Amino acid sequence: MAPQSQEPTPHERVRDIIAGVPAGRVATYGDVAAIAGLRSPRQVGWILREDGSDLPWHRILRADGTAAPQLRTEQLQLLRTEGVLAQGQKVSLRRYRWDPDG
DNA sequence: GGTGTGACGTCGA
DNA sequence: TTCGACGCCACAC
Repeated sequence: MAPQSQEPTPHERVRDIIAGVPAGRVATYGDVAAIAGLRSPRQVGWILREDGSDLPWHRILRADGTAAPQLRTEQLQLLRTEGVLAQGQKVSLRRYRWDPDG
């Protein structure tokens, strides 16, 4: 048996994880998916698209530091206000990547 | 019920 | 380094 009522759904975990990313830091879809227990990072994108309006979605980037074309402009603009500067259309994950362990 | 789509990741050339 | 193709899972129609 699996008493799901004792555990948050992956959907809620994703929201909680993203909400826990501090300003000035960024995370990747793959990281969020792994922490949330999801098997596919696409689910993170899907959740954000449907229910991410009240989350710091701009702190979530692809594995290479880029964002989706239709969001890239606003994404980088919001990050810039938090002190995250991008080189062209790519953010230096090595510099801004959020480490949940530290 | 099956099909198409998507805010992704990884591998090979 | 860049590009294309495939895999992956949940949701809308």
